[in-house]
Amino acid sequence: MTEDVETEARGLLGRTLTGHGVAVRITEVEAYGGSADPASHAFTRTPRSEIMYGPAWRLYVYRSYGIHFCANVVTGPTEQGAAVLVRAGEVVEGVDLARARRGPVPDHRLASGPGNLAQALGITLDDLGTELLAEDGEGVRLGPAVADPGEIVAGPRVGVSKAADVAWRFWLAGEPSVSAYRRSPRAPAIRLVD
DNA sequence: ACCGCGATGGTCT
DNA sequence: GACCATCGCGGTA
Repeated sequence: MTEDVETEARGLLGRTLTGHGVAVRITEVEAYGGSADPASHAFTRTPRSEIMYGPAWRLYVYRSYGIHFCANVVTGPTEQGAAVLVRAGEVVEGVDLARARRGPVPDHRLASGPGNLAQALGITLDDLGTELLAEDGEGVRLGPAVADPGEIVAGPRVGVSKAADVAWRFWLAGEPSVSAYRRSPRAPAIRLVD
C-alpha cells in the first residue's frame, strides 16, 4: 500500500468539489478501505463496486435507501477498492442554485450529510465515473489540495454496522455544516464508562 | 435532547 | 427476502 485511504480522506478536507454549477468546500469525509474493509461496498467485488477497483480520482455514486445519492472519490491504487465518501461541505459558489435544489433549509445545512450534499451539487447516477481532475467542462470536478485546511477531528463512521470501532470519519473542527453523528441501528452499543 | 420510524429501490444472497 | 455508507418528521422529556 502506498498512501492509505485515511490519509487520502484527510487530504480531501478543505478542497473544493464542484457539481453542476454549485461548489462546496469539503468539511466532512469518511474513508472506506475497499477489499480489506468489511464496511466498504468494495469488500465484495460486484458489478456495482467494480468502479472502485479502477483508477483513482473518479466519482463513485450510489443510491442510498432508494432515495438519496451519495458521492465518493475513488482513491486508488487500482485493485484495492478504496474510496472516500464526501459527507458534508460549505457552499461557496452557486448558493442560489443550491437553495433551489434543496428547498427551504438554513444555508449551513445545504450540503450537510451525504444525501443532501449530492442533492445540492445535482449529482446523480449520470455522473458515475466522472474524471474529477479533468480541467474542462461542466459536471463534477475536484479542486486542488489545500495546504492547511484547519483542525481535523476523527470519529467512528456514521451508520455502518461492520467495523464500527474504527475512527475513519474525519471533519473540520467547528464547521456548522458537519452532520450530526448517528450510529447504525445495528451497531453494538458503545460503552461510555467502565 | 433523544428515540423511533416511514419513504423507497437497487443490490446481493 | 434482507439489508442498507439517509433524511426529516413526530413523539416523549
